[in-house]
Amino acid sequence: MSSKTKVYEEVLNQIRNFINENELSPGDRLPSERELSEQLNAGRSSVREGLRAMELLGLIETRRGEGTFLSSYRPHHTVELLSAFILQEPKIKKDILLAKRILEKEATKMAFSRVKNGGIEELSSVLSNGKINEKQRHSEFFIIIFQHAENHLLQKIWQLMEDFSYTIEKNSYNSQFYSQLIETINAGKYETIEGLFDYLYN
Amino acid sequence: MSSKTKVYEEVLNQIRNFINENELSPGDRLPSERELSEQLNAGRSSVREGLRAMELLGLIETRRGEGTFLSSYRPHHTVELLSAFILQEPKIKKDILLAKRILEKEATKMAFSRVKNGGIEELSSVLSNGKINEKQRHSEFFIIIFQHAENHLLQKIWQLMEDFSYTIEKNSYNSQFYSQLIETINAGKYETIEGLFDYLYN
DNA sequence: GTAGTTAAGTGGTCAGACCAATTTATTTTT
DNA sequence: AAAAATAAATTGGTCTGACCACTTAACTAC
Repeated sequence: MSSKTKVYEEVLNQIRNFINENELSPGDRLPSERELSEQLNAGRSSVREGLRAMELLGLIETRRGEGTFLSSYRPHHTVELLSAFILQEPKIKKDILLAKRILEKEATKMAFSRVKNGGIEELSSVLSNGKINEKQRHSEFFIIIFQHAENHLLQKIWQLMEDFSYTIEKNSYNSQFYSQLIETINAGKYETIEGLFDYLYN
Repeated sequence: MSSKTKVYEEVLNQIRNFINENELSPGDRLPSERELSEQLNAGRSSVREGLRAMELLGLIETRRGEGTFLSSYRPHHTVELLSAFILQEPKIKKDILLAKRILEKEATKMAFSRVKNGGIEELSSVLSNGKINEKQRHSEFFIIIFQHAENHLLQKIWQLMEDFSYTIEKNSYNSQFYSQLIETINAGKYETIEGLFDYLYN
C-alpha cells in the first residue's frame, strides 16, 4: 500500500481529520488509544508514537485513566527541548531574530489604527511594571500589540519565535524603544514606526 | 524514583545529554534503538516514542537498515506541522493573505541590496514567460526574491502560506505591480517599496 | 441517602516476535 | 588476486499481548 509514509504519520493525519470532521475544540476528548488503533488499522504502539509527538508539541494532553484531550496550543513544552538542540546553529538564530522583528514591526503597524485609549494605558503599565524582567516586558508588550493587530496567525508564528529566542538569546533592547513606540502610536505618527524598528530596536 | 515524568521524556533528556557529551553534530549517528533501550533501561517502544517525537520536530532522521542520524534543525518542519492545526480557525484566510503580503514585502526589502545584475534579469524573464499562469508567475517571482533575501526561515513560512492561498483563494494581482517592483529595485529606490505593496498589490 | 467496594476503561510501559531495508562478512566465480 | 554473488548480522518499522497505575462509574452494604 502506501509504502513510504510511516504509520505514525498517517495516524497524525487521521487524527487531524477526525478533529476537523467532528469539529473538536480544546478540551474535547479524543478516542482512546485502543479505539484509534482499531479504527485506523494500526498497532497501538504506532498510534502512541503519533500521540506522543503531538503531546510533545503541546497539541494534546493526556491524563492517565481519563483519556487524551485536545489542548490549546502551548509551544513551551516544545521550545525548551528544541532550544537545547538548536543552540549550535548561528544562522538559524539570526533568521529567527530577524523574522521576529519583522513580525513585531508589522503587527505594530496593523495595531496602529485599532488601538483604543485603553490600549495605550495597557502598554504603558507593562513598561512601568517593576516586577518583571526585560524579557518578560518585551513579551507582554508585544502580546498586547498583537492582540490589537487582530491577526491570529501572525501572532502564533511570532509566539513560536518569541519562545525560541526567549531561551536562546540575551535580548537586550534599547529601553527607549518601547516608550517611543507608545508615543508614536499615541501621536498618530504612522510613518515613524518603520524607522523606529530599523534604528532603535536592539 | 516515583517520578511523574514519562519515560519517553526522560529518553529525550538522555539522548540530548548523549549528544552533548559526545559532541555529536548533524550527520552523526545515534545508537540503535535496541542499544538505547538497554542503556537507558527502557522498553524499545518507549525509546521509539521519544525518537519519533524528535523526528517529527526535524531533529533526527531515520533510515531503515542504517540507523538514526542527527539532522540540522529546520524550523519549518515545526511550522508546517503546527499550521495544519492552527489554520483551522475561522477568519484565517484573510490572515494568511495579509501575512503573506507582509512577508513578501519584507523579503523584497531584504533582497533589495543583495540583488545582483543577474537577479533583475531573472525576475524580468519570469514576467515575460508566457507559458505560466498568473499564480505561477507570482510564486516564481517571489521565490527568486526570497532567494536573494537569504532568510530560509521566512521563505519556508511564506511558501507554506503561498501553498495554502494557492488552493483557497483566487489571487488576482495588479499586473503593473511586478514590473514596477523590478523597476524600483533596479533604480535603487528603497523607500518606494513600502508604498508599492500598500497601494498596488492586490 | 451515604460510604465503601468493585469493575471497567484508559494511559504507561515492557517484552517478544516478525518484516523490510541496508550493511557487513563470507563464499563463490572469474 | 579481484570481482561478483550470496549469506549473515544489524537496524528501523510494526504488531500483539501482557501487566501496571490511575480514574470513573456502577454497584453494594449500611
